[in-house]
Amino acid sequence: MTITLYDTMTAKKQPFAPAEPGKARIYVCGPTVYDYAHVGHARCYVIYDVLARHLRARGVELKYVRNITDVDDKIVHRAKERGETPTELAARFTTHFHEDMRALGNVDPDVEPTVSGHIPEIVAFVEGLIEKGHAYAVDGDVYFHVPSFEGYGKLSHRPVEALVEGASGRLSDEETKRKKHPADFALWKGQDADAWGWASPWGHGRPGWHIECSAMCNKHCGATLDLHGGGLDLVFPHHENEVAQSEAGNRAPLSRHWMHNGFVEVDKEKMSKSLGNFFTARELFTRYAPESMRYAMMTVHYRSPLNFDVTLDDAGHVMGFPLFDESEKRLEYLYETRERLASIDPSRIVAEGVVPDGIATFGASLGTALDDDLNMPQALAALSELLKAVNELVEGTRRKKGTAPAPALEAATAAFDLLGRELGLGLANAPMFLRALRDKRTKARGITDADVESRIAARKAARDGKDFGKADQLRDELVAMGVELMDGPTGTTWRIPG
RNA sequence: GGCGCCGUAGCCAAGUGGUUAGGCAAAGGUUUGCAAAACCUUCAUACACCGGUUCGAAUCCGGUCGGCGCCUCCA
Repeated sequence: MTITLYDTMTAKKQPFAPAEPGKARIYVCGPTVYDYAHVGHARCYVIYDVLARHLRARGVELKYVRNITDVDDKIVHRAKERGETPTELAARFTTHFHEDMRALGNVDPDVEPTVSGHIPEIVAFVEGLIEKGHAYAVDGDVYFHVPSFEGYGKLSHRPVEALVEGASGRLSDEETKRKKHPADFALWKGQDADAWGWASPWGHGRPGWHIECSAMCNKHCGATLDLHGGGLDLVFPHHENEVAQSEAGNRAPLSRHWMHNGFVEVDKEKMSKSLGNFFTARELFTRYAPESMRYAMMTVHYRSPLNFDVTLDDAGHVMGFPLFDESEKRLEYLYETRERLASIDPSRIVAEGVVPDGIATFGASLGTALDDDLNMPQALAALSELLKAVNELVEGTRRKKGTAPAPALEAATAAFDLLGRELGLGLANAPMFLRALRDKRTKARGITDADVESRIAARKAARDGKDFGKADQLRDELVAMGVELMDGPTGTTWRIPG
């Protein structure tokens, strides 16, 4: 097998080739913990979770490192607004971040380094850069000198001159005076003695934005990573600056592979607070199962923008999100299928028989799709084929004298295991998942189980008495309430369609 | 201004030189006391527009129009 991934540095798909075959060390830029994780974070970390799962499924011994940026100006500002210390605020949102990631079904990274836990490493890294002539101190600040690094701009594919042009208009006079070159960026920012910070050879201060990743990559993955990832918006300046710092400091390439995921957009506009089109993951979790969001993230290729529309009522209130509605529906179909598979009458199972294509080929299709630049939409297409085939199998056992071959059922079970392992989907208990979904929908419609069940009982009495007019009238009432009835051999069950 | 991405059937979305992607919605069918679910069929000889290369282009090249992103904090 060869896993091919698009590489930002070379701007083309490349075979993923770790330095040591069979082992990989990947570093993904984590969140700055000053607020709840938003849908963009959810997308990003679901994508890297699938990458991690797939690499492991392919037998790669993986070290997955994802940092937490817990030292940052935004944290300082937000903490001040809230009357908390920056440390408290960061700790709180780190906890919330973990909760959201687990809700999404993401496996924990192997190492989750924090900036606050790596101040000595950061200071040492900056000192090294100064010694090598790539950085200079000015009045308590330290800047990286961009012209001292020849390859600057190679990751984001832009010439230094263009950056100078773009940057010069924004710099304050003070900054211009301090910096030797307009593109130079801060490695260490001096602070007043009473401000949050740490002691350093240049005085009290805090690390600059990019240096923490360079220091933490070094410590946890060595000079050269196998893959570095993050959101598209990190290409410049964050990753470009990391490349400059790390490669200048280590005299070695920072990463063998660069991966960046596309944005989440709302109504075709990049999701951002300033546009007021901002959704946190957990506010959507009140409306949808977190796994529905996970599914939604897989419906689009990871490098493309993921747009979701918001439908509003006349008063401008949010009615729903078609993408998540549809994703939840597909997930419901997945769990219903699992439940049907589990409920096949054992007397209908025969020892011999063919395994239907959709089931037999699932593993290979899934693997091929993910090998090819993590093509998750194609993986979901394979899932659709699997679910259809399983339902067909179940359908067969419900016909007169219908049977299902044991090898096909075993293959289906194995396929679901693989689905869980590779995509992290379908891992919940099916009856519990479906029950939770139904509870959520009855609540949203303002009805109770008792409302439904009393009518079902009345309908049963009417049907037993062959009073089909009355029975149909009761069903019509339920339909008006949003309830669908399913008359089965063992009685009537009900659901609320999404 | 510099760099880059995208435009695929009613909607969402893969594919990217020759062979059914997939989903949602809609319609018909199998099944059912009637339904629902499930399954089957149809919508689908779709690829923004104009040129060019080629035996062959949605796919490669050039241009036009439209949408968007990065260049400043951002996943």
